[in-house]
Amino acid sequence: MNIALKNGESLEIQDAADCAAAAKAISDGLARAAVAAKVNGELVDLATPLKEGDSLEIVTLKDKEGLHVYRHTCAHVLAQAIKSIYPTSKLAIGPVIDNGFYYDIDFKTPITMEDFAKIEAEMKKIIKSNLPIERFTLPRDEAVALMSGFAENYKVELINDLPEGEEISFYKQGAFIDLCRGPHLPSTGKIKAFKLMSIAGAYWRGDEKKKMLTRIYGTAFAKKEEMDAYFVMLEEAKKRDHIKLGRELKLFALLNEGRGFPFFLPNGMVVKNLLIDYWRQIHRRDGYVEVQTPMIMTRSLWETSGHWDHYKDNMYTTKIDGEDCAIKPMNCPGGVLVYKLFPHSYKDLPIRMGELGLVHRHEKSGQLHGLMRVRCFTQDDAHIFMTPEQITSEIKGVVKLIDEVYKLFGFKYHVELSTRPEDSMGSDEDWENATNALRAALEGMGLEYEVNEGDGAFYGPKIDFHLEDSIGRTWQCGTIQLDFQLPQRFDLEYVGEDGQKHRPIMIHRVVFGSIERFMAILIEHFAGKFPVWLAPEQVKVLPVTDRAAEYAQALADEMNAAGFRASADLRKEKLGRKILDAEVEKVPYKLIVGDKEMEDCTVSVRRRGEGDIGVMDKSEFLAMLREENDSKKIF
RNA sequence: GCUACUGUGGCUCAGUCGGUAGAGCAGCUGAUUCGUAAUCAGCAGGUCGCCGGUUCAAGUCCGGCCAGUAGCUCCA
Repeated sequence: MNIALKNGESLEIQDAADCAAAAKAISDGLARAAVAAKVNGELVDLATPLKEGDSLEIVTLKDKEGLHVYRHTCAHVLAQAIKSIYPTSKLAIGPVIDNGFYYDIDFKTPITMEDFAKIEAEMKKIIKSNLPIERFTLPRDEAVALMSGFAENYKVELINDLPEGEEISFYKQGAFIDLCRGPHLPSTGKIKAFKLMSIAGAYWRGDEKKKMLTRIYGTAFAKKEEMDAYFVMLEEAKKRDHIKLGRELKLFALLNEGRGFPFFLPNGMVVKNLLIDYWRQIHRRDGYVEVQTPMIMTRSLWETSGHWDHYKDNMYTTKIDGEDCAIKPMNCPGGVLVYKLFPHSYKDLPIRMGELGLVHRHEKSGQLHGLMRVRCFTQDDAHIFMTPEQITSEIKGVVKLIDEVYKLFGFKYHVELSTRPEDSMGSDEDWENATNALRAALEGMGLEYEVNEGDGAFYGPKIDFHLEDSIGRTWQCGTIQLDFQLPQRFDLEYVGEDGQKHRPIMIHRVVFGSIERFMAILIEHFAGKFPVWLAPEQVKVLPVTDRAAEYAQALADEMNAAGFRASADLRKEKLGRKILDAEVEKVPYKLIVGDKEMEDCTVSVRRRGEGDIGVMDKSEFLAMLREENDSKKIF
C-alpha cells in the first residue's frame, strides 16, 4: 500500500497493513516535516504506537499545534542546557506562550542576560547532537522517587498535585529527563531557529508569598527568516509605543514630580475632550443622566461601602478637621448617595447615572506603565439602579453600547466573565445569582467569553472587555459589574407596584474603562495617526511664499470658525520642510497654497501618508473634511 | 512590592585601558521668498538620575537610593 499523507489528510488504520503503511508514512520523507501526530484528534508524539481503528493525521510546523510542540521541545532543550551548565539549579515549569516559550528556574546564584550566549551555545550543541526524545511513564511513587533523586523538588511538588490514578509521563533526551505531558519532537535536531529573549522574575506558582524564580523567555521559529521577520515586527511595534508617541506628539507627559499622575498637554486634552464629547452624546441618546460626586469623602462612607475594609491598601487617605477621609478610588458610593437623596418609584427605574469620575488608587510602583496603568484616572463610569426584572435587558444594553464604541475605533476585543474572588463580601447566594445573571446575558446575546475564576471585584462578579496594545498585551477596558452588596449596605430602596418597599439592584459599568488607558490603546492602535475627528490638529495650511501668508492664515481662520482645528505654518521655510514637519506631526490634511491657489480660491491638498491628492475648490475641500469628521471615519 | 535591564544637553545617541564631556535633530540669531518629505551659516545649551565610597584623578570602578522599561503579583 502506497501512502502519501499530506497536510490535513488523515489515514484510517484498519488492519496490520495500514499500521505498517502509517509507520512508513511517518518515517518517510514526510517525517522530515512532521513534528507530531494527531491520533483520533488528539495531539501526540510521532512515535505513538497505532492500533486498529485509529485515525492518523500528521502535524507539521505549518500547523499552529506543530509550532507549539516545536517550541515546547525548545523549552526542554533550554532546561537541559541550563542543567548541564548549572547542575545545582532546579527546574520549575517551562510552557509555551503566544510568541515563544519560557522556563522558570531556581538558580543558586542568579544569572544575567550576559549568560545567554553561553546557554545558547550549549543549546546549539544539544540540537546538533540530534538526541532522540523518548517518552516513558511511571507510577506516581516511582515518579516522585525519580525526581527526588535529581533533587528536583519543584517537580516533586507538581507530581504530587497531579490527579490520582494516572501514570506520570516523562521525556528523556540524552541524559536529561523532564516531567512533561508532551508531546514533543522526535529529536532535538529538528530545531532550526531559536533565541533567548529576556530574563525576569516570576513567583513559583504565581504566588507572591512563594519564592521568586528566574524566568528565561525565548522564542523559536521553523525557519531563521521567520524569526528575523518576527524581530522586525517587534521593532515596528516599538515605534507605536504610546509613551514614545505621547512625547513626540505632545499629548501627555509623565514627570517625576507626579509619579503615576499624568500631565495632559494641549494636544492630549483635545483628544480627551473629543472622546468625552462623543461619550456624552451616546449616553444622552441611551437615556443616561450625568452627575459629579466629590473627590474626598469621609471614612464612615467608605466603611459602609466596604472599601475601608477591602480596598484600603490602594486608597489615599487624609484628615479634615481631625476626621479621617479618603480620596475616592471608585465612584460608586458617591452615586449611591445621589440615589438615596430622593425616594424612588419602580416607575423611575432603571436610573442610568453616569459620572466621569476622577479616581485615585495607590498602585504599587512596579505596576505603573505609561498611561495604561496610572495612579489617577478618569473612569467613564455609570451606575444603573434597577429592578431584578430589568437586569438582563440592562446588561444587554451596556454590552451593545460597548460593542458600538469599540467597533467605531476598529478594535477587536475579547470578553471574560470574572467570578468571586477570595477577598469579597456578600452571601454565596447573591454571588451565584449575580454570576448567573451575567452569564445569561452573555449567552443570550451569543457572545463568546472566557471564564476568569476568582477575578471579580470584591462586591460582585463582572464581565470584562479586553483590548490589545501594540505588542499584543491585552488590557481590561470596559467592564460591567453586577452588585447586590452596595444596595444592601446603603439600604437602597424603591416603591414597587404593590406599594411595598423593594431593594434595587445595581450595575457598575464603564465603556472606555479609564479614558487614560483607552487613549493609550488608541494611540498604539492608530500609531499616532488619529482619524480626522480625533486629530489634535486636522489641517495645516502651508503657504509656498510670504505672498500667500495672508491667504493661508485666512483659510485657517475660516476653518477654525467652522469648528475645525487648523493652523497656518507661516515660518520662513521651504515647502518641503513644512510638509515634512506636518507629516511628522501626523496632521491628516495639508493645504498648499501659492500664487495659483490664491488666484483661483483653491487649495492643493495632501493627505497624510498619501501625498498630493490634487487641487480642489476651497468649498469642495471643506465639504470633504466635514463629511470625514462628522462620520468619525477611520481608515 | 519582587526579578532583570536601563538612566549622558528638549529628543536620539557616541564617549575605547578611569585623565574632570561630543554629534545629529530641535532651539535662538542672521541670510535665503525657494511649489509637494530636511536651504545655508553662526550661537547657545550638560555639576553625565541622586547620595556616598575607592583613587592624585570617576560619566567610566564599588555601595546605597530614586526613576523608567520588560516580566511576576495586582488592576481600569
